[in-house]
Formats: sequence, C-alpha cells, structure tokens
Amino acid sequence: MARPRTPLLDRQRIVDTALRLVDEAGDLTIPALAGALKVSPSALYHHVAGRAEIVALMRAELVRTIGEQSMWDQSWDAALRTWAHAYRDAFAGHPGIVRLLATAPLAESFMHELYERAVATLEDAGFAAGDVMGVITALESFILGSALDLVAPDVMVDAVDRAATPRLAGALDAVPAGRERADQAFDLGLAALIAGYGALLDRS
Amino acid sequence: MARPRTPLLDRQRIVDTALRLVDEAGDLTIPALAGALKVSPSALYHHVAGRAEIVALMRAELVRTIGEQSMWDQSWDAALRTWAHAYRDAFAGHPGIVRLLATAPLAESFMHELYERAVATLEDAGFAAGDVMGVITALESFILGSALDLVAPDVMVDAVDRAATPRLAGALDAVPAGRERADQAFDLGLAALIAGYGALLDRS
DNA sequence: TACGGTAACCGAAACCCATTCGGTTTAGGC
DNA sequence: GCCTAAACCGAATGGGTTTCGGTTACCGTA
Repeated sequence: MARPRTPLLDRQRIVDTALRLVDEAGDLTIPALAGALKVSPSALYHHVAGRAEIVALMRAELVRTIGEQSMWDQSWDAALRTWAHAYRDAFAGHPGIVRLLATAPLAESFMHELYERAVATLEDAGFAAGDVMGVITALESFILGSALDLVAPDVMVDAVDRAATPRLAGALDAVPAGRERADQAFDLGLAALIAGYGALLDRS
Repeated sequence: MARPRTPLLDRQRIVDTALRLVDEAGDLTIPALAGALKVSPSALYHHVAGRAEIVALMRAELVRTIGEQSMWDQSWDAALRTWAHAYRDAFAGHPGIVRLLATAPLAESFMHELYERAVATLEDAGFAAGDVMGVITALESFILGSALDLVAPDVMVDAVDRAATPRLAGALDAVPAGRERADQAFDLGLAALIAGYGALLDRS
C-alpha cells in the first residue's frame, strides 16, 4: 500500500470517472471520485491541482466532443443551428454537469478554434464586424440557459392554482412533460433567434 | 446571552443581509451570514430551514422586485422587452447571486402571477396556444444565460493567438470591455429573439 | 400575580468536504 | 547498485452545514 507497481491514476482516467460520477450522482466530490477510482482522496492531487482543475478538464472534454463535428461548411444559419444543437446535446448527454459548468466561464483557450470558424462564417455571410461577437455570445447565452432549463425539475402543473391563474394552467396543459418540453422550447427559441439574426443580416 | 429581550432575527433581516453579503463577498456561507447579523450560526435555524431556503428567499425577493413593475399593458413585444430587461437588471444589480440561482430551478410558485400575465398577453396577441410556454421558457433561458455571461470574467483578448486565430482576434477588437460587452450582446440577442417571435406570430 | 409552555439565542458537537503533509514503497536514470 | 523522483496512503487541518441540549425571556391563562 505505497507506490503501486503500475500507476492507478492518470488525468484521463480521472476525467472519465468524474464525468461518469456526475452523470450518476449529480455532483462531484473528491471522496466519491477517489472511491470510484479505488484510491485515497489525496492520491488525486498528484495528477490534478484540485477540484477546480478537474471541472476544467471535464469542460475541455465536453468541448472537444463538440469541436469534433464539422459544421462550418454550410450556410451560416445551418452552421449555427448545427453548432447550437451539438453544444446542447453535449450538455444533455451529461445532465449533472451543467450545474458545475454554469458557474465558471465558458470561453477558454480551447474554444478559440471554434470561435475562429464561427467568426469567419458570420463575417463571410455579411454580418457587421461589430455584431459578430454579439451574435455568438447571445447564442451561447441562450444555449447555456437552455441547458440549465433542461436539468431543471419540471414545472409542477398540479401546483398551479387553476382559479387564480387560469390562463397559465391552460397554457401548461398544452405542454409535454420532461425532456420533450425543454426540447420544444429550445427548438422554438433557436429558430426565433436565428430568424432574428437573418433580419439583422438583411439590414446590413 | 440566552433569549434576547427583543428578537435579533427575522426572515426579512436574514434575506436582506444575505443579499448584501453575496453582493460584497460573492458567495454565501452560514458563518459569514451569522457574523454579519451578530448572531451564532445555529440561531438562523430558528427562522429558516437551512441554507437552501435562504437562497430560495433571495430569489423570491429578487422576483418580487421584478414583478412590482407593470409592463403587461403594452404590446406583447414591448412587454417582453421590458420584462427581460427588468429580469436581467435584477441580476445585474446583485451580480454574485446569479451563481447561486443558476443551480436551482427558476420556476416556483411566486412566479405564477408573472407567468399568468405573460401567458395572457401572448395569447391575446395571437400566439398559438402550444407555443406560448415555449416562447416564455426560451426567453427565460436567454435571460438566465445572459445573466451568467454578465458575471463571467471578460474574454482575455490578449490570450488569443493573433496568428492562429486572426479573425477571432479582429472580431474581439470591435468589442467593448466589461459590462458594456455583455449589454450589447444581450440587447442584440433580445432584439433578434423578439423579431423571430414576431415572424412566428405572423405565420399563425 | 404565578405558572407553564414556547420562542430565541448560545455553545458544543457531529458530519462532510477539500486540501496538505509526512511517511512508505517503487520505478527509472545514471 | 544507488539516488532521486514519483505514486500512493493515512492522518490532520480548516471550513462548511446542521443538530441538539441548555439557558433565559416572552406570553397566554388562571
């Protein structure tokens, strides 16, 4: 029980296990992670600087899966649509992680390639130079907000007072439950946002 | 040092102090809150169920300030615009709080009145019954995502490699710093989203 | 006015978490 | 073969949330 003949840990194994753990448990604690790796908590600190770095690695892993798709050789609106869906699907695939990532900046160095291509696509499509980052940022805000909505518990339809708020109650009756509800809202919002971008483009 | 002649605590004082504390310190801990109230940590538990309830009360307080404004006696698009700005301004006024609220559901009972009016406004404007909640949800997602963007640290312009990602670097040059950057992106996205909603309305 | 129940506080303790440090064993370069 | 550095463990530290028992004060009731 000292140094093992073959290493038990490496960064990749830590990240993979952390992702799995967050998916299952919904949160990330060092003791639980160490337990899943059959290792003492302190052993982790020989491979990562701390919990914050593990979260950063998880985000990098997620972003890597997004960047693997090639989407920028389409029209700007199709590209944005594909990007947004890939982005959100990555979150949807690991529901527990959104909470962890929401409280830390999205934009980091491993995003730069992605941004480069997005900027090029939008500028070439004719968006004003001063608008391009705004278009990207607003879309990202919508995606992240939608990812949070995705993991939020369902609105309790039964909890609304049908006498006090009848029209809300009626509107909720027309809404599906669970994942499908969030999906519909996301698709609707994404379509509206991109339609609005199109109108912006026509004016410039 | 037992029961004081006049109570030191009540829920309102706890919430107010918690809000102030989050604004100043950026996070909320029971010891710090108790210290600010000149009270022992355990005393808080006679007035609130726990930390989670304090966070919920803070959200309720924030939402209350949003709901105080009357905005629903305008056209639907002006109403949504006013609502979105009020919503986000509430977050912007208490930057530290976004992080706390992002990790918990938005929709709670004290939101119902607000939703009722929003639903009525949108339905009366002609939105399809099946779309109304989606319109509201997508807008909220955008607002919450923008609030997170607001408190996120600035993209480090110096950190982008101008040789590797020249078009990103150029686009960032056209972007202001700090609060103004987030404001621009929010205004752009909000305008686009509502324009897209308008197109949706025309089709139904 | 006396009394009993309840409310508001404190202090200590229990438990969990992230992190650090010293100790032990092994791998790998010279 | 030796010596350094690496990989792990165990214990300890410090901070966080929450619970519990004890003490004093308020308040309704007789």
